[in-house]
Amino acid sequence: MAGSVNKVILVGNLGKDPEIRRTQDGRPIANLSIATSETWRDKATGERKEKTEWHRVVIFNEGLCKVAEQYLKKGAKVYIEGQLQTRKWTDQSGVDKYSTEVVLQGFNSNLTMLDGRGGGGGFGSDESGDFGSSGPASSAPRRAVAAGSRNSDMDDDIPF
Amino acid sequence: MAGSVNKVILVGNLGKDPEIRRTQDGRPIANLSIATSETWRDKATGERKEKTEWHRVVIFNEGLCKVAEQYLKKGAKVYIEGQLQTRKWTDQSGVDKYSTEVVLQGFNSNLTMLDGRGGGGGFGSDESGDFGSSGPASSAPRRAVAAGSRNSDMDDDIPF
Amino acid sequence: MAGSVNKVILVGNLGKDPEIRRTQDGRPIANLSIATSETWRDKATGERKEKTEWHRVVIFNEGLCKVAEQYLKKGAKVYIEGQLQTRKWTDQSGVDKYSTEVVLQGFNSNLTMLDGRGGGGGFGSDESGDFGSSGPASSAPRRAVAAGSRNSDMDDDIPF
Amino acid sequence: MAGSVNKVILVGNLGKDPEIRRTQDGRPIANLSIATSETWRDKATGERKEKTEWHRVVIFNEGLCKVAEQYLKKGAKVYIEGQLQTRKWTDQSGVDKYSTEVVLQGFNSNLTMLDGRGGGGGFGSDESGDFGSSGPASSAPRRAVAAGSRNSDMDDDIPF
DNA sequence: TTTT
DNA sequence: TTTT
Repeated sequence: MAGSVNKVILVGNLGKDPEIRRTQDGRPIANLSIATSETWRDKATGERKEKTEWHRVVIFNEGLCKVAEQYLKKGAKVYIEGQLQTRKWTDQSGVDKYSTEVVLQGFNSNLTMLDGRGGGGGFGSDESGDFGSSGPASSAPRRAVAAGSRNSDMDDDIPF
Repeated sequence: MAGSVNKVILVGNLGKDPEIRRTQDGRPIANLSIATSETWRDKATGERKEKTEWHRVVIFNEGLCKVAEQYLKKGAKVYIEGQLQTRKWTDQSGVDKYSTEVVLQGFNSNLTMLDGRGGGGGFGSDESGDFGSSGPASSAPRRAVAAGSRNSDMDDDIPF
Repeated sequence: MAGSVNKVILVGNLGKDPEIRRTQDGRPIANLSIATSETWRDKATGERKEKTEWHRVVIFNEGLCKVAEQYLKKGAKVYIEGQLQTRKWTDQSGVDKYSTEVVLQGFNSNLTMLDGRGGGGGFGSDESGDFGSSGPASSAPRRAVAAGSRNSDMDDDIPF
Repeated sequence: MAGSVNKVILVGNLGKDPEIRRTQDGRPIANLSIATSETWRDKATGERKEKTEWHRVVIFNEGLCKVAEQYLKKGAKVYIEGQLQTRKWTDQSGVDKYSTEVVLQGFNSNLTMLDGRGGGGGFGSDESGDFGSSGPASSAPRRAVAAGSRNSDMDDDIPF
């Protein structure tokens, strides 16, 4: 189809440690359970309510899998950008099941740690293999963007 | 949970006309089936591939329901902004089922028609009841944002 | 114009405390300076580089202004959703100047605190006046979404 | 800084044909002027108002430059995803100027044509050089995503 | 300078 | 079920 967009943006916390599996040909796949929640005050009763939504996130990107494996833990807060995908499967009793997941794969995916701990950075989808080998294993990787070359006269002082 | 975000952005086409239902107390609910797709060339075989993803969109916002009912048709291209929600239900045979939907409800929802046809505009989530009464039924509504008051010295000829 | 979208999403830190001004008719306006940055490793030299981008954020929404005033401090990490606006003004010497800002106003704006401190929550653009009066001044407000009514059989256990 | 996000999403129309320049080392840079607008009804007077915002978009990504050059024309409707960047420069009379632009560069950039004309597709930021050579110059390119390998049991007839 |  |  011409001109479509399929994008999910989540900021939430991991409900448990990432689960890393491998395909038969050795590529890693990471599964995350991410919670988002909203609270509101019930207009009628005035009582505070909260609703938590759980999102199944699947990472196919190899670089982002490494990040997940090495730096993410239960409770970590992350920014996630991926795509919606619904997958059909059949359970043991032959019943069709559907699972909708947020998939990080290819370009336009993003995984950014929002906790201070570990000096966490951001990881774009083009960084497979960029970290891990590029420094001490214990230091958190940083976003590696092919940045522009026109910032020579930019400085970091707040200009307003 | 403090500080979470749950956002879905879709640009796609309706697979069929919107379906409008009503709750027992008379509030409208619109269901849309929206297709997004991506095409790519298989690196090995060189052949063109396409994968279509179908999204179930549920509109609780009354104003957006009216827009869907009056202006959207099968094939229409729309921009949608909503939230991911997974709903659990039980089928006739007592089996648990889950359905993940993109829900437009409350603030931070958006539905914008991207086809020229009908003079389509954009509709934010605060416009319940704003259109329909504001003009001929046959004219397309427009986005009605509570606009700011500091544009007095703005003119539209920005020099680039 | 039919069918346009103008959206900015930022996750970054405040470079200084929010600045609150008031219009002649008493409405608050909050200005934030938000930094985003990216780091990368220079492909040629291998050295680590960092570039910080500063964003001027202007909040017209009264509720979000209160949040900014009461809960945000220099260094706070926030999620911001607003619109791009370029404003023209004339300096003392009569020279035309342009300032591009991220404006939070009306629907589809969002300000969410991402620091744990204060029990920070999320604040949508429809919450003007919703907090402050709704509880102890010292407790952090929470997102107040007009939530749906179909979650009766949802529970908070991770369902996968 | 750990964990920041800088994202702009626009849907709008080109005010004029793209302008393509080249750097000294031959890399293309495309400049687009994109209009977004919103219309609303003035609450006091009841009259219809419209405000147009113009966005300067700069494309450094070589593949997206080609798309802009070959397929985009004045009036075309596009979906754009990029980053906010403010650039400082000095005019002829030595006055400091700032220009804020939406930059498409590196991963997490996107340019998708939303007009039917030309068979327009979507182009992610990892497609430099992917099209043009892959077919007749007159045929519109398609999105080329490094797609996953787990769709074997996916079929397209999701039941809703 | 677009679009409706 | 859409769209190209």
